[in-house]
Amino acid sequence: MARTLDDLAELSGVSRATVSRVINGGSVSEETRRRVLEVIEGTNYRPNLAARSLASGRTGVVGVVMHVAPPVLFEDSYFVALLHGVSDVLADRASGMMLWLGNRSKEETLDRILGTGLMDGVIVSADNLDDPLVDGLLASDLPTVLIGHRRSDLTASYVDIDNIGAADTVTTHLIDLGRTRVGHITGRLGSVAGEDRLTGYRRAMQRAGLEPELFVVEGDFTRPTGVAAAAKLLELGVDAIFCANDATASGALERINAAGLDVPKDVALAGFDDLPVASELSPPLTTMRQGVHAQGIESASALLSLLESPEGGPRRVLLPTELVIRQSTVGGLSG
Amino acid sequence: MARTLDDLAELSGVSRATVSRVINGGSVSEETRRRVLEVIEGTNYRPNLAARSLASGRTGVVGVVMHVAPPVLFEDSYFVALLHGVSDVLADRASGMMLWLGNRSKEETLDRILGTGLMDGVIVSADNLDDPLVDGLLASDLPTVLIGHRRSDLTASYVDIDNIGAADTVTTHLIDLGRTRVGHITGRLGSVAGEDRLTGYRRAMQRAGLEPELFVVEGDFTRPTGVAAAAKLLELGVDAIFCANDATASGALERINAAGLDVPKDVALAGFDDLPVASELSPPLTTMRQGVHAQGIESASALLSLLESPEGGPRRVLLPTELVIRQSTVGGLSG
DNA sequence: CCTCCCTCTGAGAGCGCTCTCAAACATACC
DNA sequence: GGTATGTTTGAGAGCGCTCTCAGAGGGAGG
Repeated sequence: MARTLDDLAELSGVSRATVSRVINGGSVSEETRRRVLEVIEGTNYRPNLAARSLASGRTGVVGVVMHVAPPVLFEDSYFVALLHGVSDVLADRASGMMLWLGNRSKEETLDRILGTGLMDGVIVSADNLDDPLVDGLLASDLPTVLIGHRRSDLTASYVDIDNIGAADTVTTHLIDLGRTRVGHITGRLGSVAGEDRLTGYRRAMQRAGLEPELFVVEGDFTRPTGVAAAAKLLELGVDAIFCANDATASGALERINAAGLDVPKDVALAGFDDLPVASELSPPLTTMRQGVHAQGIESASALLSLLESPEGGPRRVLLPTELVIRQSTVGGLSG
Repeated sequence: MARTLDDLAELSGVSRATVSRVINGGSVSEETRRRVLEVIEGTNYRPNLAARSLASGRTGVVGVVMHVAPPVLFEDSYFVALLHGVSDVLADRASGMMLWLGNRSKEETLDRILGTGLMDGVIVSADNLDDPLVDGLLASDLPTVLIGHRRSDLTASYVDIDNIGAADTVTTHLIDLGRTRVGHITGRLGSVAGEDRLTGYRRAMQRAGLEPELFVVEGDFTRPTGVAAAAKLLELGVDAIFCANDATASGALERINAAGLDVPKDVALAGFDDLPVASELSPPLTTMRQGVHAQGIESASALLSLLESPEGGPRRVLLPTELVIRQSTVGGLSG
């Protein structure tokens, strides 16, 4: 069985360089190519990635960095959806995907990632305003695509949504329903999405002439904080709650039910993400759909395109969002 | 800045071989070691994994294979929990983790995995009775640890639980409550866990003198089949349901509630896994706790130990399970 | 017929590391 | 003092691949 290029070369009576050309698409005469391909066909030759990497500097392996705390990873299928989108693209076009989770400090993770030297580029879920990992990757010479971005990431490649505008839309939807005591359970403050959605909420409240700070309770994107924050908001007597994501909203719903209140009659409830959980709640949750799977796909495509033609400059993609209205805000709807 | 071993060698006035010994723990005099370490300290040298791999055949990279359909990956935080356990161990002891999901056919995935040649070993979630991917990996010379195993995997290393016994215990718990019309929503048939839990259910029913086939409805571990299967079981007039996992149970609960029935008064409900969702349901779900995170940890440890000393023979770990009784079967409990 | 150019191919130099081998030196024993 | 034994080190041969360079061969143009 042929194990190396030299084996193949010998079997097909050409030089190693020619076999390499056949495999990597160099200029080879039609006849030679056919003969070599025939030999390759009959054997289960697989190029050695390490050797290829050492010689060419490329491996076809892409890194995916999701440096989040375990509970967040669990509560929120957001990351699974993202991962899935990314891997859909990579499965077709790259040789592999290395995953980096939040098991170690960001500094250590950064060190490992850069130290491995086995990845052609990385995709990073960049959720933090202040993030040494993202800063380190952007400062390195490793091609990087961010999912989400800070306003300071001017020269970076990224895939993102308009969090401020989307949060404004959700809040406005609640206000348009006639609610005047609209609460907001924030995402993790310090995260871009959390802060921006809060900004969007405030903008909508102010535009409507409502007090924007009265009904804001801090959360962190997890379900438990949804429960706790909802309790506080109910004490304040809100008639609507906009949660920074669906996981939080599911916690809030539980608390509202426990208080014997009706959604949406007593309290209208809206989330953000439109993950599967949103339509599974009862009543089904009004939420802002962001195509998480699409974000995964786009970010992977952006990275591959960046790797193919670095001279193209940074890739920047802003994906659309869509308000999905369900019974948690508009009770009369079916479905 | 030192980039290669030769750079370090020159800076510290020894040979490349000696620097390599210092880094990889060969025998070096105390003085030389100190001098070399000092030089390394002052530089941000990182060994090139590709080169190391080419020369030694080892990379420190481990593969994690979870070849499941996207909906399953979403519905079930099982895989996230598993992944988390695995990565906890690998983060400390290996350089990286390559993730292989179910984007392509098992045959193609197998080919990629073996072809990459960049992994020292793999951990595979082996849920299928008939699985060419698992068969292929076991037949290859790539060190492999299974999570879950078939009875035919005699010489393989694996981490697993006693599905039959655990399912028997859950079913017996329901019977002991005085229920006689105990239904079972199976997991995916064709999966080891699905089949084994069905076997355990049957065993318990038979032992209690109950008809074991009357109330069995096929599911596939996803929430939607839980809803549908529960509908059928309710028509058959069951007074208890054992679901093959928690995701299915959450679907069943929804359907039971929709029918205006009370859990546990009218129908006692039990699941399997004890994922976060189990305690979040109302009423909280009685379920069989299998330490998924622990399975991840154990499988990663087993693989690393296998890599360190292959002569030790296959590693086999059977983890304990624990029946967690909550209000979905015993209404009077608190919590 | 000679030159120029284009296409196809092979030789060979690395990529950065590990690991074997043997040399150099130090220590212990008879 | 001579031999045996042990410890520390350096030289150098690869690992399997890519890629540059130059040579061989053939066709076109003068």
